[in-house]
Amino acid sequence: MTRVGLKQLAQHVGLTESTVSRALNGYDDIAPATREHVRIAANTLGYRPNPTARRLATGRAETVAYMMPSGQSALSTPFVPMLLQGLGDALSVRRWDLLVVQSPVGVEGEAELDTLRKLIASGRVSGVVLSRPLQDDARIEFLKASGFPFIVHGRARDAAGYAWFDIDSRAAFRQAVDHLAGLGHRRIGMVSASTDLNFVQERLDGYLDGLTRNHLAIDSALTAFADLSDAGGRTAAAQLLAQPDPPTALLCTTDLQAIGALAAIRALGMRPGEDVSVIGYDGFWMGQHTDPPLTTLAQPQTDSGLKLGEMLLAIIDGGEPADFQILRQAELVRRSSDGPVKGPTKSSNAQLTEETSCTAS
Amino acid sequence: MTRVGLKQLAQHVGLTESTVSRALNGYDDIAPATREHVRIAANTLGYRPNPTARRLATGRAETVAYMMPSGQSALSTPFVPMLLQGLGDALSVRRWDLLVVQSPVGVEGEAELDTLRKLIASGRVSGVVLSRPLQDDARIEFLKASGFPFIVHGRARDAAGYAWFDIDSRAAFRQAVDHLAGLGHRRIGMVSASTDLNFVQERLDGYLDGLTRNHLAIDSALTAFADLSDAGGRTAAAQLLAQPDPPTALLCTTDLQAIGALAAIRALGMRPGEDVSVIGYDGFWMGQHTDPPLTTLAQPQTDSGLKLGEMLLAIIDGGEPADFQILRQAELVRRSSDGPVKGPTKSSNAQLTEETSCTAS
DNA sequence: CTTGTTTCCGAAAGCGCTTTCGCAATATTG
DNA sequence: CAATATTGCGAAAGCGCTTTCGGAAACAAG
Repeated sequence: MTRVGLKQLAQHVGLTESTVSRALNGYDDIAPATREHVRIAANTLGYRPNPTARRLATGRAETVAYMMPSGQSALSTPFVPMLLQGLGDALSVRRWDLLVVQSPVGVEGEAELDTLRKLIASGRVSGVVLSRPLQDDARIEFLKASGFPFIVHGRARDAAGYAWFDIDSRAAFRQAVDHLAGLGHRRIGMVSASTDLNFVQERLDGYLDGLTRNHLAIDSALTAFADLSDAGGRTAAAQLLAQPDPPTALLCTTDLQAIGALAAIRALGMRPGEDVSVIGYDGFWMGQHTDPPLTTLAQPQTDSGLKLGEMLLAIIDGGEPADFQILRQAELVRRSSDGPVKGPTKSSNAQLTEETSCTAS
Repeated sequence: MTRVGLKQLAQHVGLTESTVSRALNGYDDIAPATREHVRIAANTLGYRPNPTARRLATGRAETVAYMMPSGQSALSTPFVPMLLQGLGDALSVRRWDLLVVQSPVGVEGEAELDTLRKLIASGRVSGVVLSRPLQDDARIEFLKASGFPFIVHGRARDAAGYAWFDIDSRAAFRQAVDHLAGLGHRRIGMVSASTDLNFVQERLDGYLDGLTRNHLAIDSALTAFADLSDAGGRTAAAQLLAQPDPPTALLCTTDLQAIGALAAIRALGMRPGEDVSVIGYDGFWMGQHTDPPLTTLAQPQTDSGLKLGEMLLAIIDGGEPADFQILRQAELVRRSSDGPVKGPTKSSNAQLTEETSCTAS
């Protein structure tokens, strides 16, 4: 029952530690016969090289770190467990470890960079996966410059020269605008958030793209900014709807916000999906149970964690980071929070845009 | 910019590596003056001992592993990120690492034990935190027997002799029954699940306790078993309500199930909270947005991850595991899915129980 | 001033592996 | 069959720290 180390294994097979080590690591200066012999003995004895010693000797950490999104936003990240699971699966085939790191609570920005810097300087990890990149993310710049292997779940504004896995939310929001325009909506609002996070900007851009593409006027009064939470969505939606010429449809950056928006609409005595359409983003399962069920731009269910892990490993193996960029498409899942615009449009402005929209391609 | 190791630090201050090492680790055979001197130099040079080397030399892993709940249930675990964050905070004060491990997908039971065994045999970690214990959890038995430091988020049926942090969900469900009985309900149903998971059994027991305590008949037809998901809650609730003498109130093991139950009730053309009361468990924020808002037994918002981490560290330091058992109380959060029983009870059986209930304490 | 005691630090031996190097024993060639 | 090339393994030096041990210098006691 005592732990069997290289030493015991070596004297069990009557060879030197060094020989056994090389046999196990597939060196070709070991006779195939002995190599096999050692391999079998190792299996029966249940030998496992001590990872710590191995790491020290090889200088390879055989460990990957996942940097947890910091701040309150962590609450709104039901995807973290799935991501971790996928990452773990990818790593486990090599028996690598998955480390979870986070910056000290409360502090963001510089602190994140600092923990990252210390992390890679410590040599504990051979690669890093980042989440929720900012538009201009210092961590990415730093990692790119350092040449340290990393991959991003999402991407920054500058998506060149590093590896990432992202969903094309810009295209998704364009599509959502198309959809709403097709339903006759002319005043489409956007519940946005701080555009520090790149995906917020992406979605906002998609919304704007969609407006232009459908020849709808861009009215800054139709975009509100709030937290990425249900409460944020609620206040933002309330604010948009309180205007003289309110939007008849609302695009929300996330399903969470959308859920808040539904509440705001109901609170105004209106029916979401009839009086005001709402579309969220994420495909959060919970949207099935809202009142009414939430129409959403659903992310593909592919296991992003697994993909991220595999790509990161490939990069650690020497792959060119820029060769690993995956962009997936989201899909509009219609439930019941969207619908045709209600009654004749009252705004002359909207009328006008409607006219011009006839020339749309 | 090159990494400063013990060597460079040593020759910078003009001392031996060994002396510097002891100075930094607070040995008392180093003159206080030099100790301080070294400490300062280390800080300005930004020296950090290589964790891998340190671990190998000391034999201490300075790492804690969190065992991810396996299987599909991982999806329904929005608490994982918060837990990880709390754990991370607890560990970071000592600069320890947080490892995330999981058994190979698909396989449960024996496989989990196996990964656990290998994990601690590998010496990579100095402690383990377990989630979602089964009623009879082989992992706990194994760890108890091995003497390896660990702590459980939740507890098994046998809660003796090891450390855990749990919510008293049995008491919570008793209280929920009291509440419903107080509202006049006599036929209270339970949406349960496989009682392999100990908390499922706890909650079921609490429900049964509540029934006896309120002198309500225990009718096995009032308990249905299904997955711990919204879909499971839905089918179970539908099944319970399809009976000749259906329950007027439903207790659900989790909020997820409760959300499904709400859907089932609406699908039957009834109004949850009026025709049938529903109470869930978790305090899941999403319950605010269901139709109607879900009454729930909310877990206290204390940061369980932090507590778990601190307790585990204390045990690793030599603390007696049995001294670290925390049981918190849940709280009934009334929203709108519960209400007084509707109209006169039709069932004679229920009438009878109502009579006897007058003698309640 | 000699003989103990402390005080403080250096030397050296690991921790459990990996990896380079060198050398004997074979196999190959002319 | 001598000379050269190849094959297969052992010896030894780390990886970057920690920790035990021993001893010189500084102190205290007689």
